Amino acid sequence: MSTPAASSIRVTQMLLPPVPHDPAGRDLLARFYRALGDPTRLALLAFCAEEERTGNECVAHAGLSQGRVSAHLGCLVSCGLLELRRAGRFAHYQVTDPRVADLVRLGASMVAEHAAGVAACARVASAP
Amino acid sequence: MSTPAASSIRVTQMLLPPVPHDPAGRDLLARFYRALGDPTRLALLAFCAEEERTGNECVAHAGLSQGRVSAHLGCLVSCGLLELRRAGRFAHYQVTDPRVADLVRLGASMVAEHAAGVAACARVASAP
DNA sequence: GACTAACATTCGGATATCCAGATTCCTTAC
DNA sequence: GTAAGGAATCTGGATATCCGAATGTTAGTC
Repeated sequence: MSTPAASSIRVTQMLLPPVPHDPAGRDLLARFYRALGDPTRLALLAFCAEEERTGNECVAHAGLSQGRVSAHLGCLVSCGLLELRRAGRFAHYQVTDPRVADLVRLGASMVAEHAAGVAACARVASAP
Repeated sequence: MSTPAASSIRVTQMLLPPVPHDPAGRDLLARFYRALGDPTRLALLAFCAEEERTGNECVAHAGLSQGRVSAHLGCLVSCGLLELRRAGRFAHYQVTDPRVADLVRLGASMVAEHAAGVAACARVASAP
């Protein structure tokens, strides 16, 4: 009958919500979601999920200044949402982690059912 | 060979990343992720995922002012992350949608592998 | 070595979000 | 009806994030 002790540990990890109990861990997780919380970064993720893209291609697609796009891409790479491959003076970006698509799919699925609420949700302070 | 036309439509929807193509849709999705991008709201989600909680219990658990916690809870309810049940003058909050746990699980899984990068990621502008 | 191209980083200003405290609204108890 | 408690909203200030523009850095070209 194999290893019951290890089994029960695994079940506990599956059932409890994996929100960290320590403030530092929660802050880290919140920072990760904020990396997804910008429409420009979402557009870049979708663009680089289709196929590998260079920095210039991303700048042209985003329609923002080159410096801003570079910072957005750096944020996505740093958070593990985008992979960077350097070739000479070119930087190639691509989404390879399947969890990124899962995250976006889940978010889009919930937004589809609560679009009005999300649009109306003033994060904490209303318009002055 | 059943219905090839309907089949191909469904496959297309599955393969393409569900990031909306229109700016308004991307903005909505970004707003949804920002609802997850606050450590206080993550703590409240975890708290209300264990069992149903009243507003006062949430205030005591969060350790913030009552008004702020009420706004955070309102944001979570509005975005579909938390369910609200009213009973007399009490408000009962609970997480029932399994997609919330999936979202948090995915995020925590990726943060576990890129903790240093997430911590170092200055969203766009560095510290002055 | 000098020059250009592709990225990355820094600089100031505008906007969004967060916070505590005070006020207001609604429901229940007396 | 009046008072009290739970919850939602408003006010004003601090911080974080976003932006374009300018400047730095590195790799290829001549």
